[in-house]
Amino acid sequence: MAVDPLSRVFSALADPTRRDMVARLAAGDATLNELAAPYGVTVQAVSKHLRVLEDAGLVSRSRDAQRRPAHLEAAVLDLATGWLERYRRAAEERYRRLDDLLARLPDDIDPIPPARPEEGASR
Amino acid sequence: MAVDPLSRVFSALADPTRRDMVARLAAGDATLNELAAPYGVTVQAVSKHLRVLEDAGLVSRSRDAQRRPAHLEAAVLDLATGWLERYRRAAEERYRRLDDLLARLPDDIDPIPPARPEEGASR
DNA sequence: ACCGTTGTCAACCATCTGGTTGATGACAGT
DNA sequence: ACTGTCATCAACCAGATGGTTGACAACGGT
Repeated sequence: MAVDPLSRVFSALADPTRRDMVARLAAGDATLNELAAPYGVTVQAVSKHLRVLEDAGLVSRSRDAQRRPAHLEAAVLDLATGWLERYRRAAEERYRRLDDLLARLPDDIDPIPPARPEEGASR
Repeated sequence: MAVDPLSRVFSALADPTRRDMVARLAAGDATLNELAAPYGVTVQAVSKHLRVLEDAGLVSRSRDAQRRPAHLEAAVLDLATGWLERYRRAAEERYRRLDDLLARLPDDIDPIPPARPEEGASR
């Protein structure tokens, strides 16, 4: 184990059941049994899902007698959003600056080898 | 098989190697061998990663003789960002509206039972 | 016509994952 | 002191995942 935080977050959100749980927690805290109700699986399975979300830092759990209400920690969502935004913006920027199009110059304009100018081997 | 698009995207991004590839593709298209260079794995393994990204719609590949340059499709990143933003905002909104804090009213102000008003026992 | 480069396909392997059943712990009520 | 509810732990299982090796197809250059 000891996986990086970002992987844990993305991995946690890669499951539709887990995403659905997050969606419901966004509307308010909920206990395990409340969360488990809608899905056709055992409460144990949902407990595992909850554990995954917890390990990813997406939910925290408090104590109320034998109940352990789950609470969405929205801050971690920003971690993922931050990553996504960064590269979305980079790609967009690259597109805007037309590097892309320059690399695909129609060859009938100029006989200059349009393929890699000097992309040696490293980088 | 036949997994929903959002799961595929998050799942694809759950691997650090794959995220790194996305990061590099954000800077410009690259071939399989170029992508494989930095990692201590075989080219076949990277090919599989690329396939996963492709299936998630995150990259497209064109044809240039025997080369198949990979190109980042930033639009799909928006799919993920959109989902994240939605629930981050929902949670934030809930927090801002103080529903949260109301639910945790200090008991020394009011003896009204702060716990679930009518959550019987049924269900 | 050959060779080297680029990439894919297939089989195999170890581990992770999402689910199950069954047993058990920790409480609140009565 | 019981009983019922909420939740966790443990063992197990089938299928997905990330990696390997080995063979092979497709193409450009000489």
